[in-house]
Amino acid sequence: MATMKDVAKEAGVAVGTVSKVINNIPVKPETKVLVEEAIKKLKYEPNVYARGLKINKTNTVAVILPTIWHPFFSELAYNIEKCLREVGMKMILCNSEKNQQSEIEYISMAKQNKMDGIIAITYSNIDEYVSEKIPFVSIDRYFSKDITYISSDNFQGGKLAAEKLIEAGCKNIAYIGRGSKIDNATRKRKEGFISYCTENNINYSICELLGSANEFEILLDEFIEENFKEKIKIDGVFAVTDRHALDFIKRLENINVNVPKDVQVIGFDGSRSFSQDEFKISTIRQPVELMAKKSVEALINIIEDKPLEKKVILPINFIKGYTTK
Amino acid sequence: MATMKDVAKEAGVAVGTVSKVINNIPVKPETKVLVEEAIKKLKYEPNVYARGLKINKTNTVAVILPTIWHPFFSELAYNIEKCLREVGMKMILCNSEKNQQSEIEYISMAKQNKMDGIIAITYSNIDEYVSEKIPFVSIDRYFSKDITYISSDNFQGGKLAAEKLIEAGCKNIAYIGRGSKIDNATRKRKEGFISYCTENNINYSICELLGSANEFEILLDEFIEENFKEKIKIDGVFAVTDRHALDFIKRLENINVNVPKDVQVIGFDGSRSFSQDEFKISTIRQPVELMAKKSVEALINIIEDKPLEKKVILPINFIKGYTTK
DNA sequence: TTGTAAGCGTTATCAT
DNA sequence: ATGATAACGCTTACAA
Repeated sequence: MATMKDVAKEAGVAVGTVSKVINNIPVKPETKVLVEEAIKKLKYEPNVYARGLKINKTNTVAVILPTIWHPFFSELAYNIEKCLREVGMKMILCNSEKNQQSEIEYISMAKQNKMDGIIAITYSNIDEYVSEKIPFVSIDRYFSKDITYISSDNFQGGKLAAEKLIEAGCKNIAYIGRGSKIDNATRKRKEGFISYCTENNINYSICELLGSANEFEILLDEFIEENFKEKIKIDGVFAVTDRHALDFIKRLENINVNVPKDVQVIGFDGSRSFSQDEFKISTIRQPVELMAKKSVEALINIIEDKPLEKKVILPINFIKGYTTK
Repeated sequence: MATMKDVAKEAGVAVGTVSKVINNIPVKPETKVLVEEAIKKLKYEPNVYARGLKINKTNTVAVILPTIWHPFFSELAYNIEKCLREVGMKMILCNSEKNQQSEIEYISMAKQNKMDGIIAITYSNIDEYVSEKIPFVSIDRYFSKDITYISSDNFQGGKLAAEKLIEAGCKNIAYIGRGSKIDNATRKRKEGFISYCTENNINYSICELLGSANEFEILLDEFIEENFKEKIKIDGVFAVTDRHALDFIKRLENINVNVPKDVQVIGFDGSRSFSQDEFKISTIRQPVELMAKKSVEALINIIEDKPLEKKVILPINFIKGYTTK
C-alpha cells in the first residue's frame, strides 16, 4: 500500500505538500494536479490510524442499546447510522442486553478506542462512568443536567392515550405496565395518563409493579381476573409499551374478551418490524427518525463544542389501529 | 490522558517493559506488579491508534447488510455482534439498503479504515470489489470459489416445505415468490420445492417473477384470481419468505379464504421481531445464531490465515405455526 | 530481564 | 508556496 511518502516522491514534492492536498489546504494549482495524479497512479489511500494518532479523531461513534434485535431499537439504530453516515461518521453497534457491566465495558471501549462520542439508551446506573471525558448523548434517560438527553414527550403521550380512550367512548380506563426505578420515560407515560384523568375527573385504575417480569405477570393475572373475568369493569387500557399491549390483548382473547368491542387498548412506541410494515394496534408513536436525527446533531454539537440544548423533548402522535373504535 | 511513557516513569521502568506487560509478554513478576499499579493509578488506557499504526490491526469488522431495520437482519446482526465481542472485536454497522453504490462505498471504507474484515449480505454485483485484499465472508450469496460463503440449506428447505405441505394433507401445492437474477438463495428454495414434487410425482404450480415488486404484485393478483377466487384449486402454498407468506395470507383473507382450513401456507426464515417473540406462521427456520457464529469463525480463520471451508451450508428446520394443520 | 531507540504514516511548525 | 522535520503513542529488534 502506497504511503504519503511514495506519493510525494512520485509527484516530486514534499510530504507536507501531499498532506495539504489531502486536507484541502491551498497549494499552487499545478502542484495540486501533480499530486492528485500521483495519488491516482499509486492508488494511494490515507492511513486513518496514522491520522487518528495525530489528530485524535476517528469519526466513529459507539451506539449502545439494550439489543438491536427489537423493532424499536433497530429502527432507531437504522436511522442513527444513516445520519452518522451523512456526516461521514461510522457507527459501532453495542448490544448491552441491559447489563450494566456490559454498558460500562462498552463505554470504556469507546474511550479507549478514541471514539468521537457515544449515543446510548441505557436503563442502569452508569452515571459515574458517563464523564465529561467523552461526548455523550442519552436517549430516553435523564442522567444529570450536564448530560444531553433526547426523549419523546412521554408525559404528553400518556395524556394523549387517556384522551383518545375517552374520545373513543371508554368510561373506565386503566394504565398497565411494569415500572422501573430508573426509567423515567415510562414513569412519565403513567404520570401523563393520570394527569389527564384527574384534570377531567375520570376514574382510572393502575396496574403497575416495580419488580421482575414474573412478578408483574402474576399481578397482571390478578388484575385481569378482577376486572375482566366475571364482568368487564374496565373498557379502556393504556399499556406502557406496544409489547405490553400485545401481551395484554392476547390474555383478553384467552378469556374471550373482544378487542376493541369490549375493551379498547392503546400501546406506546409505534415501532414496526421493517420500513414497509404496517401499524397494527392503536398506539402512541415515538418520532424515531427525529430522535435519531436530534441525537446525532446533539452529539456533533458537543464534539464541536457548540452551544446546544441539553434537553430535547420531541412530539409524539397517536396512530389509530384496530384496537380502538 | 496518560501515555505509556507516563506509566513507565511512574513505575520506574522503560516503556518497552510497560508494553510487554500490556501485551502479556513475560516480565519479572515484581516488575509486572509495579507496572500494573502505575497503570491503575494513572488510569492508563492504550491508544489503539498508535497500536494500529504499528501492527496494522484494528479488531474491527464491517458488517454490511441491506437494513438493520428488519427482523431477520437484526437478529443476525445481534448474534454477529455477540460473537465478535467474545473474541474482542468490534462491529461497524453498515446499512446498504441493497444499493450497490453504498455497498461499494462501505467496502472501500472498510479497506481504508484498515478494518480486519467484512461480513456481508449483499444481492448486487460487487464481485470485482470483493478482492482478496480484505478478509471477506459472504452470507447467503455465492460469489466465486475463492470467497467464503455461509448459507442455510435453502434447497433442503424448499424440499422440506413441500414435504410438510403434503404431510399436512395438501393435494395441489404451489410456490410463490419474487425471484432475483443474483440471489441464488431464493432460487434454491424453489428448486428444492420442485425437486420434492418431481421425485414424488406431485402436481405443483409456480408463481414467480424476476422483476419489480409492483410487477410481482400484479402477477400475484392474477394467480389468486385464477386459483382461489371462484374455486380453490390450490390448497398448499410455500412462500419464499415469511413476508411473502404474510402478504399472501392477507390477500386470501380479503377474499374470505381461510388459512389453514382452505389453504395451508409455509413461509421461510422464521425470524422473530425480538428474542422472546413467538413464531406465528408455519415456516422453514434458518439457523440464524449458527449462521452468525460460523460467519465470525470463518472470518477469523481467514484473518489468521488458517485453513477453512470455503462453503458452509447449515441445516434448516420446520416450525409449525397456525398456518398449517 | 530490561532499557534504548528506530520506525509506523500522518500533521503541523518552521524555515526557506 | 513549499520543503524539512519534530511529534503523535506504540511495538519490537537489539543492546546491555
